[in-house]
Amino acid sequence: MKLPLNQCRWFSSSSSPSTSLPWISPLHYIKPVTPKLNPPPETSTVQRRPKFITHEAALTMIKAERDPQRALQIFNMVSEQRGFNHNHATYSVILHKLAQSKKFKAVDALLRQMMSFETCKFHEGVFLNLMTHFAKSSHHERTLEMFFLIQPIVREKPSLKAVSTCLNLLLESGRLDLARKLLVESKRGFDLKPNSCIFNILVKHHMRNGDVDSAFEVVKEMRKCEGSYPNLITYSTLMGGLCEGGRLKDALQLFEEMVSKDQILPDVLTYNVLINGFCRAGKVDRARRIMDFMRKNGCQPNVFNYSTLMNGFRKEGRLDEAKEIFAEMRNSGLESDVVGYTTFINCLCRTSKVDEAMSVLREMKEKGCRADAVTISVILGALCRENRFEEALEMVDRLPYEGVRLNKACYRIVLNFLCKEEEMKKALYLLGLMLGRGFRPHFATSNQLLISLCNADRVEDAITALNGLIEMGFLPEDQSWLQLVESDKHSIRFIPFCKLYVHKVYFLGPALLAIPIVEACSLLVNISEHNSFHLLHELNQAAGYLHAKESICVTLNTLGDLIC
DNA sequence: TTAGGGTTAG
Repeated sequence: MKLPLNQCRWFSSSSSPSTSLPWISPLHYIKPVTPKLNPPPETSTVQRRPKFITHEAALTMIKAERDPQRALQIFNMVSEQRGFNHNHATYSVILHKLAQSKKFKAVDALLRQMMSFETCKFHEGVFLNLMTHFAKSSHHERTLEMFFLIQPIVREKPSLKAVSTCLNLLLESGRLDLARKLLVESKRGFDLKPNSCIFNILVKHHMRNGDVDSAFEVVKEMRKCEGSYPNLITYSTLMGGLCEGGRLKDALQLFEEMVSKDQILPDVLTYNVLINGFCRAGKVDRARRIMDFMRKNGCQPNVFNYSTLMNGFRKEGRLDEAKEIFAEMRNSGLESDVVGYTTFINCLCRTSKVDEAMSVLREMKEKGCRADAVTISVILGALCRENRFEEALEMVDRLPYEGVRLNKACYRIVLNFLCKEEEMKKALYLLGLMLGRGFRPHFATSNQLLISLCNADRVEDAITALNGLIEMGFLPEDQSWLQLVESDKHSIRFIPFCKLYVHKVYFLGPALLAIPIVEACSLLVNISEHNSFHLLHELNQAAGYLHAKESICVTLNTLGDLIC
């Protein structure tokens, strides 16, 4: 039952009849508040008692806070409450938030706190999470360090899951040195024996490096090691590696060995490795037969299998068959996912059936399957290949408002085409759009755009574009910069950009000669003594041509002053 | 957040 507001415990109405006395909570009689420490506000009769924030409430607040600094403030604030101690959950959520924002110093401070002061029970999950964050930020030593922190903070030895997670992250980053250290220490320090998962990570590593022999050596070791044995994942990984190296026959032989020798039954993933292997080798008919085989053996193909095969036909230019596969997938009662649709859309786009592709895109939307940046990239590329730039621009403009997340590739595909076709007006429009949304064009495209604008006598537009690009951290390459300055030789419009080039004094020459000497000198203040002499040389070289001897004399004097 | 699969562009 809801209490009327004026009777509510934590609420005191200003229209209360006893305005001279503050409202006192019954709790105050049990636990009086010292007036000196917490004086009631003189102007109000309200005395609010701060609500105790529970762990659950703290978790919600920290999770909801987008700013990591403020999240940490919340974390610290709640810990000041009498009787409150942070637990695994609250530490876990704040560490995740801080690591996600790369606030690693704050992470370190909290880890020290966990190690030195906290008595609650922590679980190793928080360290697995931190490992991932450090790996993402290329702090690989710290990934390994998180593994070694498990024992002192969790007060238990790390699990095999911790070894696997760490090993996988280190090997994916190419840090074999650290991976070795991890394996050695796991055995020596914690007496951990590798399981199938750990061996499989090693098999994958060797196969990715194309070292098939080492991968099979690992499998041999695996059979010798108690508690570990090759499983379906081992075989799939091996078959994938063999297929990638073009050894399809060996992959099939291994498949048979897996079934007969180890009596392991393949699943949809295993079959997909083979289907993809044959498709990549251009043997799409055999890939199709593998799919028939799997059906006959009681393994129904899934969307991955159909997409793989469809793409196989697409790559061979057999687009009607690719479409048949898509239809077959639907007839089997499967709903396509975004990759399946994208593969199909790509088939249509590659046969200049962009309108049909657009209608499939609409169908996706109707079915609640959201197109992603890859889907849109495919369609944008197709539209641009047909010079349908306005439609492409309209899509790029509209889709983010419809919840489709475009990436830099979507913008770059269109911008590259526009620059190539010298559609400068549209290119400028797109540049504005992408810069406004925080996407930077490709370095080469940016340079090309600026040069094309100058060539088209659109110097003002080039300056606008340059301003926008520079704000995003772009600096034109030397050749483009020279061309920009040259295109505006008798004007001073590029001078404001000269300060970006003080480290490349050669490029200041033409621009400086085109501006009043006072401005030139003010720029020179930023130039080192060594570079000043180079500049003087450049100016002397250019002087005859530009009749700027007088300017040079003044420059010399100025430089003389600067050098002294 | 312990190991294996499919889509674009460059």
